[in-house]
Amino acid sequence: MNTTSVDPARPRGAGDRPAASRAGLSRERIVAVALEIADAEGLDAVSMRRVAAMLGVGTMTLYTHVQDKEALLELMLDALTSEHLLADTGPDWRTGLTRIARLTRQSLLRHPWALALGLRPALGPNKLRHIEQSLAVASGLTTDPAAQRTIVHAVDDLVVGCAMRELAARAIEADVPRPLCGLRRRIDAEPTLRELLHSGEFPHLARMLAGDAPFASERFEQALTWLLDGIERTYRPDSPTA
Amino acid sequence: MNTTSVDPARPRGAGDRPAASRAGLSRERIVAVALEIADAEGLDAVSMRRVAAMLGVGTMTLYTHVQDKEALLELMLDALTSEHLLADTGPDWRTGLTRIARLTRQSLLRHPWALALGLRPALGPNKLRHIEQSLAVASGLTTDPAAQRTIVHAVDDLVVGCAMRELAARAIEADVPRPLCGLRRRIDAEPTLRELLHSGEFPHLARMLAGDAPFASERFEQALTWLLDGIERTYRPDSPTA
DNA sequence: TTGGATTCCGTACAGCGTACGACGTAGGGT
DNA sequence: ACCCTACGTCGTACGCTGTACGGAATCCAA
Repeated sequence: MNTTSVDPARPRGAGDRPAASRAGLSRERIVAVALEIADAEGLDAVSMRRVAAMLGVGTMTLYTHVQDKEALLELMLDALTSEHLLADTGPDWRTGLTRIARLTRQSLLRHPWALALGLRPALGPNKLRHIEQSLAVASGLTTDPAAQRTIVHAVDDLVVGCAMRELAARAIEADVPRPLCGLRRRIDAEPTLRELLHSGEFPHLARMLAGDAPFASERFEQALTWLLDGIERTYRPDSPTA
Repeated sequence: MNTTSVDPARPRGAGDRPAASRAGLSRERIVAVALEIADAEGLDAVSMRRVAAMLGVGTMTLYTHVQDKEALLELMLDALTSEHLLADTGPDWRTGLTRIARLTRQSLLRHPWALALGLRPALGPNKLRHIEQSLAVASGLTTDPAAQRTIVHAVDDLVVGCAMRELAARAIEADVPRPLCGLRRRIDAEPTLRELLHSGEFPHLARMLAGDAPFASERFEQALTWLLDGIERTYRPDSPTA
């Protein structure tokens, strides 16, 4: 045996102080805890001190395993992206793209912090796998790699845009129980806006707010259908649906 | 004279010292300076201290005109949204939606900070005007307000998603001079990813990276065309293009 | 056993948003 | 002409952030 295994019941390594958690501090455990915090309390709650404390470890220890906070955030994003991977993409390209889009949307809605730090490239193994899977599905429609890319990115972009609006709406507690009454509620709450709305400058908006609104998920499905219809018309001009 | 102006060479006071700027401090001037900083140096450079200093004013003075930093950010967003308003939406719905989409995209690309703080609702007068204008254009296609909303949001969402990807790519200096070689460059730079790519697990991705990629703007135009085609097929089933 | 590399982490610093309270001045009532 | 209230201004201070630095503890190979 070695010196470390000599002492009994040891959960940890270097010294052995803090909590119960140590054992092997690794990049994975750090990312896992960060994800936990982000999911539970939002992105702002994820601080290096907080993550370290939750691991029973000194703050600066994290920097042995992760270069930056920025690096940690990118690792979190790639970990999330693993959720975007589908076990079965179905029989054809349209089914496949639809499933991927739905799955991605669900994932983004479940983890709002992902889009909050959305501008960064965040290129990791899982992102690569996600792109590969999408391209594979699109290859059922065209063999041109550039066209595959255009298709895949278009779908992805729509998903991201929809999810973003939905999360913004959710931030003002819309969509429950009446779809997107949040917009109306927000306008009613702010006297300036309410006045503006009733100024007669906004006839279409007023009419829209007067009626019920479609749920966000319905709007998403409709938009996705439209986009896929357009794609289909380009690559399958004589298809029955197109 | 007043007591404060008595002593010479004074850098400040309640009275009127600091730089050249005071005169009338107003919400508008604060927002204008914040926009200037954000455009020039990015969102992180926008701090209350910085804005105040640039106005020759004490930091806390800003809080007389703006409730929060959050409120300031929302005011910035609405100010930006004024750029999304079109003077002439053109003769028909398709032209109108296309112009609005292009204009919005250009604006978002010019001011990357906007999407960086994208999750917040940011409902201001200009946002209202933007929605109204889009709805008005869509009313040339259908009189159903709910359908107008679905259409308008779908287009907007696509624009936002595209802009986001484009800005992320720009962050790793892609798209110049070869389109999206940034992805390839990024993968080449990171040994882990390069190894992964050549592992044979990513045939489609590898093939895609081998060829040239379409420019982001081409992908945007294509995706927009697809989406509009799909919309047209729903509401103008017997149109010549559909 | 020893020596070097690796891991851990206490301290310190600069920057952030903003609560609090003091201060100078302007305008209106007397 | 007086005061007095209200308001715009902003210095100071607090708690938070990310992280540079350097020392201590530990591990592994020789």
